Amino acid sequence: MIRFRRVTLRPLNAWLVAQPVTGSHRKYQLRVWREVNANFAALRDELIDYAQEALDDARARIRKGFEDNLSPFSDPVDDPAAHYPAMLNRITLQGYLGETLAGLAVEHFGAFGKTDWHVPAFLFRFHDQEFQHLDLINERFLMGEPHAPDAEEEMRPGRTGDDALAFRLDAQGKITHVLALEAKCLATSNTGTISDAHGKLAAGPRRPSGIRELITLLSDYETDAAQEWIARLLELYRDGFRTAKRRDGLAYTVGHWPVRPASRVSWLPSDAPHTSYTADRRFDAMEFQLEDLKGLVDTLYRGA
DNA sequence: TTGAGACAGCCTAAACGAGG
DNA sequence: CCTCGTTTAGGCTGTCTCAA
Repeated sequence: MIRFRRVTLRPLNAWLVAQPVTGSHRKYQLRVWREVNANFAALRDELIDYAQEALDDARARIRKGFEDNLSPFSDPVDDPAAHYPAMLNRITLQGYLGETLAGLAVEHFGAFGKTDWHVPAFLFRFHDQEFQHLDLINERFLMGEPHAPDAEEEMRPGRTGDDALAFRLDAQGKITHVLALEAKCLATSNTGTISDAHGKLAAGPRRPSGIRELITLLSDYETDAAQEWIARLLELYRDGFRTAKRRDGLAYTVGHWPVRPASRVSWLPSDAPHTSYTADRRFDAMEFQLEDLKGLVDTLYRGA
């Protein structure tokens, strides 16, 4: 565990307002939240802190090669993480937002009727392609060259692997539940993307690949909390995954909500998972409908 | 050994179809 | 006939497989 921030629930619930959803399925549940942008100001600062803390590990990773005191790059002016993530392509930032909201929802709203889910770390540091891209961006700044972050040619592929993982523990601290979260964040809803997300979750193994990445990541931290998590994740990786319960979660963030028919509340199906979901696990679908997606990305990641 | 081609992951944008 | 929603094609890079 290397992240601890929470936002206060009252402003959060006023900003993301839960919508009533009908539908009863044995293993599938949909929840929908709709943004009330007018209520964002009260949450703004907290949410920025939350989103930035999620990226702290990636920043530390970027800086790691420059820690040597003899390095001429140790001057903060040349901070290799200075443009992270603000100068990355908007689509990348949207992806980060989606993953962050997935974690935020699980930590604040709960899932499967439980509110004791833990997200020990986010996996942003494994986005190698953007790290390499960042080198190029930094070079441009050093050379005084222009950089247009949202130009099409600045787009980079997404990261492979799990978008986020959450866990529940028993009284002894042993991991009892693993929640694999797939996150999507689109300006406009896309059924193909919904289908893909369901398919990817269904294909997920009982032991998600992200567990190994989490262990690797946490190994960089010497705090007790990090070490405790390494121990329980190692146990899960070696043997615990056989008995721990695996759950699936989809966090679908969209920049608008359905207009027609008037009765329609969500883009995601409400009664049963999409047909491309072929697994038989408990599945928690979360949909976030934003009034101002672009503005949120700018606020959280570009200091606008 | 090189190279084409498919894939994976992130989405957007244009084209299409159906309903009011 | 216009608008909204769905489908399809496309762009980015790195990796991997199969073929010449």
